[in-house]
Amino acid sequence: MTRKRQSPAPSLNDLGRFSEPALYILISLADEPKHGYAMTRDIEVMTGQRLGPGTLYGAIARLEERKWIEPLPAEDRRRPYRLTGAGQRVLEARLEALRTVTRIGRERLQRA
Amino acid sequence: MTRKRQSPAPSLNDLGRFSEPALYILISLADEPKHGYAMTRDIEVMTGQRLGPGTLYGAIARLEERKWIEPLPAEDRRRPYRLTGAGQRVLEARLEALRTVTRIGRERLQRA
DNA sequence: GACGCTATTACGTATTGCGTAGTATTACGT
DNA sequence: ACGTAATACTACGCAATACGTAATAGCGTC
Repeated sequence: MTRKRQSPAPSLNDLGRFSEPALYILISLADEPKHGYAMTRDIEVMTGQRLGPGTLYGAIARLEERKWIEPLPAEDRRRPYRLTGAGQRVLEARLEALRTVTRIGRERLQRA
Repeated sequence: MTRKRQSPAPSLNDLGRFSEPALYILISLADEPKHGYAMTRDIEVMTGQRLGPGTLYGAIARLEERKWIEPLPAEDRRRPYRLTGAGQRVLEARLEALRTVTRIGRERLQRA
């Protein structure tokens, strides 16, 4: 199961446990579909850190379960994925939320 | 023990598993010291979500172990904490890294 | 004096992160 | 031709985190 909320659970607002590797993957797929290994390299140039296979494919599997990404027909041994509409909306919401909190963080650090 | 790295472990660059609750707590302490419950309310107005006690005090304990926050003398039953110098630098680095990836994410979404 | 808010501790389970090992194909140099 | 490195994943397993629930306790209030 993905997650269960007995209370409201406004679907799109229920970003659940939004992990960093998952964020990187969604950003990596934001411009065009990529397969796992291509995401790794993309994320490495973006963030400077290379995700190990356990982290990467684990996060990919969870994102697929949540229908935020979906697989495309495999090419040779590559398994490409693309963002779904829901995934795009979730990513937008997440980026916006992060923008807000990071702005507050910077403001507070400057003031202090 | 906090964490062990057999390899480099560049201390400040070793942000390790940098979780969201931890980020919120550091931001919450960025302007002035607060005790746990005050952080909860602060984070709630910032992010719209209320951290449960397990999440909150668990994350606080880990941040203290890592010396990114430190306790102040308790007032009645409140246990206030403040950011350490290391915590401040870690938060700055984190905010900067987040700014970069979120900017890339927004650019890619717009282009697509 | 029951109720709600403040504050925190204690526990246990569910999720995630992440390193290692293993498999297999392709590419490149010498 | 052979070894080596890079490409792409799968499979496991342990460590670290998230997070819900329950319990405790003071303080104000109606």
